[in-house]
Amino acid sequence: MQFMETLSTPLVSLPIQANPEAPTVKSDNQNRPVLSLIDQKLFTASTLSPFSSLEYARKVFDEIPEPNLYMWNTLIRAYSWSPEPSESVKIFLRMLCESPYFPNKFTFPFLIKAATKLSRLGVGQVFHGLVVKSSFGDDVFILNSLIHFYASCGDLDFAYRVFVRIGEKDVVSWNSMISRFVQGGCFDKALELFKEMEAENVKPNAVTKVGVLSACTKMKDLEFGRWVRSYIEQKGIKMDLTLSNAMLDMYAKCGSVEDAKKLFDEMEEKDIVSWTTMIDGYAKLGEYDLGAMDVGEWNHENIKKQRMKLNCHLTTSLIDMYSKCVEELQLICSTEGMKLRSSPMLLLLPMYYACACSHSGLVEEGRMFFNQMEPVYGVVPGVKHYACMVDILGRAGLLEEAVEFIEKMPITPSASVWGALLGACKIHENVELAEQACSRLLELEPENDKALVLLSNIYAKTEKWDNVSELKKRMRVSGLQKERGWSSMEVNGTLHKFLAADNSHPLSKEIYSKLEEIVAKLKSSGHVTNKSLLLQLVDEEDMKEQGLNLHGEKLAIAFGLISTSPSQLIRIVKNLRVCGDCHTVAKLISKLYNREILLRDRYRFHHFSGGNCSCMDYWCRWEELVLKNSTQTS
DNA sequence: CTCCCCTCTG
Repeated sequence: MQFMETLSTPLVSLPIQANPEAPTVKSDNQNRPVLSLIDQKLFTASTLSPFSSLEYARKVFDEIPEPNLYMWNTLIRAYSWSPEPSESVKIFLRMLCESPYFPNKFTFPFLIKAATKLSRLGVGQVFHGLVVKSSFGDDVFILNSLIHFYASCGDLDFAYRVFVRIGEKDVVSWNSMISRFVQGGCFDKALELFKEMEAENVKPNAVTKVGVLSACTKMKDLEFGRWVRSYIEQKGIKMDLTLSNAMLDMYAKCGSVEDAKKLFDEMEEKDIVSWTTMIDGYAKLGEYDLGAMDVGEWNHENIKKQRMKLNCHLTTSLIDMYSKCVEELQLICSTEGMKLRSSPMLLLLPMYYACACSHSGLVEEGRMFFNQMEPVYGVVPGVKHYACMVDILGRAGLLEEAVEFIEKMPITPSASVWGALLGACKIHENVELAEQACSRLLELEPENDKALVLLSNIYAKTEKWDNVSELKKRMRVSGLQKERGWSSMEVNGTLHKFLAADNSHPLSKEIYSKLEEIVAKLKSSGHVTNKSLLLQLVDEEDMKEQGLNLHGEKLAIAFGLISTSPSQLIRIVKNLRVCGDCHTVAKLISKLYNREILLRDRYRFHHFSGGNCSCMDYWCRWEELVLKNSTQTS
């Protein structure tokens, strides 16, 4: 690094302030302009705010004729956090040359932080030398930073040497050393240090306990971990979120998921880490099922029940978790295929992989993996794997191959296999095959109302209205009814639920006029090209006729627009899968109204922003894929 | 007026 050369030579001859109590100004200058406290605070805020760029703060700084030491420090700190910590060092050099100031006790922690991020031993050593020369060698803040720095550079010995020489170690000194030992794999030393700390009568805090627990986790020492818990309770140390999470991790990794679960249930506050830790704990036990996303512990009803006492942060975490799981899964599946053998989830992963393939249209990969399951991974495909394969083929429009595949199955096709075929028929509007699949499915599961609903949807999609009404009659007679779709939206802790074409909401009038405004706006911006979309939004007669067309999510979004401030996220939960129209409308609204919309439907998470959705429109993509496949084969 | 330490995941 170039600045190192610049740094090492002139520093030796720099006049170093010998006494920290001495004035921090090199020379007297009575005419220095005075910066108000407010100016300085504003400047600090501008360097820290995530909304303003550091470049801007830098420009402001360069306009200031004679920045004071506080301002220099602020800028050095800002760069130490930035992606370019070397700028901190450059600013520091500029300060030495241009300003009348010596570095003070605040300057060094920032500089050392920058050196830590740079992972340059030499740079930090120069600062260390400067610290000693300028008589800050006793400052516990600076020395703690140095522990962190040396450990980060991989020199635990030197970090420990710094630690030992600190005259009055504070709790941060001990914590730094303990957690650094843990991170460096010296678990025994970490625990030893903890005992030493006890002996020196330094009161451990929550951070200490996190470090100690981490050591227990890594050593798989459940005994000691349990002891730590009782110690915490005895000494009345506050169990904050991080500490609880560390404890969860300890229990889970040391093989006591029961204890983890118990603690998890007791925790008042949970975050994404808590959830991740628990899920991971279960995963390691092999109790993990990606089906479990919608049932059991984390099903929608449960979330709703818990929301009242656990606030909406939990919901956000869950949404993140869902999306994270899907993304991670796809990542693992697409890049780490061969490593699956070493995975403890061996028996389940092929299944996940197949599902991921079916949702992202990776036909070839799905086919290949399915064929490899037994010879390579030693897993005999079960009926669920066959259903997945049918799903993959069907989604891609390879209906004939899917049928052939089912006929050749060595085991009896289950309802899920026929269901997958039926689903594919809906996508590709194959009425004849759909009827066959439906009847086979009903043979196995006569009460399966979803099959009939699906079939009636296929009839509707292909405009076979006679068949639709016939089927509806049949369903009415047999008492089968489609699960009614609803969407809910939470505003200030109150849940607002919308059914299709719902006008029961107190603000119903406003909601509908907002919808009209949306339509007008979409129209005038030239975004509405799809006639059916427009129809669904405005034609009230038709709406009543079809009953279900004006979906609750459109109402929920309109309500969201009028009841939240522009900076707020619009958060919607839908019990069924969001339809293509609502999906498109949500995308357009996110762009035209410049709003972020989070929509969790039955199957996945959608984050609409700037006209796009995080799901990458995978149900629009199959159309492209089909098109591509058909042009390739023809 | 500012500064040091912490869990999960990969």
